[in-house]
Amino acid sequence: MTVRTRFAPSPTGYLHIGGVRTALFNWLFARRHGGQFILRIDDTDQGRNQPEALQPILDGFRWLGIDWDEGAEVGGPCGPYYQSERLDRYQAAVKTLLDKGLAYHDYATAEELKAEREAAEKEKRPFLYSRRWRAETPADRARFESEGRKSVVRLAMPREGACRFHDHIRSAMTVEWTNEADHVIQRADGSCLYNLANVVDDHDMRITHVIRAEEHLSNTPRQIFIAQGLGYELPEYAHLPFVAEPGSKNKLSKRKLAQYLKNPDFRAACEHGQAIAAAIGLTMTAETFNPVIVDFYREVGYLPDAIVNYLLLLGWSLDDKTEIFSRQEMIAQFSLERVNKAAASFDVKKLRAFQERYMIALPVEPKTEMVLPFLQKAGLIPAPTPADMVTRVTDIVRAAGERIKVAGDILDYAAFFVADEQLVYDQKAFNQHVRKPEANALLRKARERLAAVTFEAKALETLVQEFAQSEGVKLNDINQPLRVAVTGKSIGFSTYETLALLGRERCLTRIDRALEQGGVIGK
RNA sequence: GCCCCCAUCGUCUAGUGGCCUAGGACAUAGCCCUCUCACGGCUAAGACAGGGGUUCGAGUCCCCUUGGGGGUACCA
Repeated sequence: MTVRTRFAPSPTGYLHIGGVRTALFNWLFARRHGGQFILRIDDTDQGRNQPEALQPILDGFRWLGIDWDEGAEVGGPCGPYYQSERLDRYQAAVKTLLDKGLAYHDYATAEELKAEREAAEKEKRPFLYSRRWRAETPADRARFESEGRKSVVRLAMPREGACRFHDHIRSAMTVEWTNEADHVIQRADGSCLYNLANVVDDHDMRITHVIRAEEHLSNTPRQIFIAQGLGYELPEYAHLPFVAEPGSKNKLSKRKLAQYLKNPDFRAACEHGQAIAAAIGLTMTAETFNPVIVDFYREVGYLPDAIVNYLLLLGWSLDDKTEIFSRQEMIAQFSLERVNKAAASFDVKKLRAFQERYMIALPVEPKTEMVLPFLQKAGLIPAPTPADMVTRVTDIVRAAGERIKVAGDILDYAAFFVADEQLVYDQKAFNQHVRKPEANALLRKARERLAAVTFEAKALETLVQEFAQSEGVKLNDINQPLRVAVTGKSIGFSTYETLALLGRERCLTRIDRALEQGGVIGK
């Protein structure tokens, strides 16, 4: 039997990092067993969903390299793959359940139900609906309806016995339930609810392994009841632990952003991304642009492989040492048995550590490709970019080396692309390394020497070293004034490479401007 | 309230009764490297929630307590 798994996102407009982890595990399991991964769209809740909200989600999956064999946009033999188009299937299933006496029309009002629930709570016993407004016969229905009541369809859950099922992640045990409530499967208006739709869809799409978040663990008994009532063969179940929020065990939720922002690491990551977004003209609020949402990483210039690798290890491990996995390796090694049972909290810093490792391993050419759009969007280079300018960017990327952690970090080197008169100086750095009398004097002298030398890193290094020696100062004493004068900042890669990349003319112009204190002083 | 799940360093985890004076990674601190920043190297600090069993022996099995989480919707 071919393994078939699925992920069913709701079109909410953005792809959540916890959802991606669930999708990834489904995808990995299908790929591991040579099966199919299906992307079904969970748009039953009409009021909340908008069609245009689906695109960012599909784009997110494609960017991450999580591809689907059937489903949204690609179609397939088990469609339709949009739940909104499957109403007739659900209604047919409800009718079957009704005919078999496994479900019933119920005429209770919300108030009546509430009263029963509260009474049960008061007596500290489990709430079970009395079924007082259950319609047993057509005559009952007519009577209730004459009272002006509306009916929903409820599951007639057994009041005795227990539901047992096996869960791949809790492999040592079978989970067991008794006294399940009579959940509604169809509303008065004929629309159907999640539990019913889900079971029908999974069956129609021949899903063999239901791998989903743990919040669905308690839905499983009633879903099994529905499936059995409909004569379906049961799938295998695997309930994944939650991805918890930073620094806690609570389920990660995009609605609790303000709270995550209190976490210093999360906040720092968010601000770093916001700064890049602002520089490339993205107007984003923290609500829709933050490290819980996949789009954030794409816009800021993360590598999909780094994110996927991090997510793989969030709740799964191979052994006590292997951390880096190529797609091929993770597909070859993945197993549900090695999924952890406890919730794992999302740690932006660790994700970033993976990003750094992947970025370090990335050769200069693809890194340059990644970085180009950021310079273009920031208006620092034209788009399309002429070949000689691309070469220049490549040189800078090479010189910056491991300092570029995400593609957007190229904007730290904006000084290489702005006109001399537009160079902005960091105030603190300027005061310390240019304005201070001894630094200023040294910079003046160095400027004279620079006028004569070949602008090539090696030659510049020799020159500066000799100069420092003859002046009896440390290398730092001269390198920092030079760096600040030509880039505006006290941090950056090798001064010699910086000077060489900028060229004699621009360096001398910038140094002169700095000495005249004619630059634009920033904060 | 009721039902269910879970529990090893701050975080992600290894550990399937003796290889554990509990290993790795991220983060943290110190030192080294060094023109700044980053990278890298070395070192340090840091955990079996508590209590009972079972066993010659328990992080590992059982029970209880505590703690955390989820569900309890005409949401998904």
